[in-house]
Amino acid sequence: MIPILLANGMTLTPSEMQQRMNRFGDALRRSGVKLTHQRMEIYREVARTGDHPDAETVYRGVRKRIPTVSLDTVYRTLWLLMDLGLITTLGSPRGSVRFDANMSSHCHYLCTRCGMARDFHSEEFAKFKIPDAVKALGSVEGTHVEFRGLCSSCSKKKG
Amino acid sequence: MIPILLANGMTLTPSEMQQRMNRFGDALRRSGVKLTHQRMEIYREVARTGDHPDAETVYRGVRKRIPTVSLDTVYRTLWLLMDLGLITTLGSPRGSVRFDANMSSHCHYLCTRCGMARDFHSEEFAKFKIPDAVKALGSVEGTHVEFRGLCSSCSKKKG
DNA sequence: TTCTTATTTGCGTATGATTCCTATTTTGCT
DNA sequence: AGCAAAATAGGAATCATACGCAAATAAGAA
Repeated sequence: MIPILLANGMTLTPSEMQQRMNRFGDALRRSGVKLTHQRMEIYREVARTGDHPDAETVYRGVRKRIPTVSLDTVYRTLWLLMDLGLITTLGSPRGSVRFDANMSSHCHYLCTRCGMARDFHSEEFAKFKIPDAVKALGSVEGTHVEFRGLCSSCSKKKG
Repeated sequence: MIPILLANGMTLTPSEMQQRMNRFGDALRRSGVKLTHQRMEIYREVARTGDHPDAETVYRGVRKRIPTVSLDTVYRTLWLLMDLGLITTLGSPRGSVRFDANMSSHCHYLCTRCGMARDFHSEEFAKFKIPDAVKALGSVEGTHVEFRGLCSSCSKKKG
């Protein structure tokens, strides 16, 4: 069992990679979408690194193995994988940047459907200390805690 | 003292609004940039609501008072206000969406200059319970904790 | 107050990210 | 192998954001 040293310093064993690929296959089969060569390589490309690539980077990686793959397919597949719960996004998905004049310590709730946002204060969170592991990486200028889900109004609409 | 009921249910008293405007004036003066009509109205527009508008929304709001304001000025001003520490962004600022295949509970460190990202695990955050106030807003499908700052490599480059 | 000059602004245009359209190709089933 | 539904490639469209420069303006000096 040879551990693979990732760019970000975490190690991913071949068996963990294998597990991810199995989870991928299961999830696609379970949801009834087709298991294409492209989808497999796109997932593999995200799953094998720990450095959180953007769509363009995934595209470049996948092109080495499937030279004719299109950027559009990469995007469509990434959102599909997200819907299936196989990957997440770093920071908020899609849409434009949003601004906040409240500079006191607080958290956000964000509806993934309508974009509704709410501030709230959490004592528990306010007390959190920044882990030393983080300080070793660089300075910390801000901490952002975000809960994502479907707001009750959107839940109703979907029924 | 008449409290203003914000769209998001939080109340902002006129005196709190006054305080924000004072902080705004002080920050601009201290940093030596000019206090223009546009900058004032743009900040006021973000400061007076709790619903985290995007640039376009701020633009529409400001246009009611300064019909000739340009969207470009809104963008330039918002980033300026951010540099001055008067506002933050919800989710990650600028750039493209980035993807993550690690679905186990973890946090992120993100360098605001080069975009370098690192995962790390925090026991403390793993134990974090979702506040009831949040559950009242809707379902929670994911929790995202992100620390932003300058990584040590970028800090060196700036000297 | 008026003058002066470095900043800012507004506009039109450019870029980067993401999505749409649709003819063609593939997958999963028989 | 053959079929129908789903998925793909590729180019064009759209959306968010940034750039360049001439005209306008804030802030300090006179």
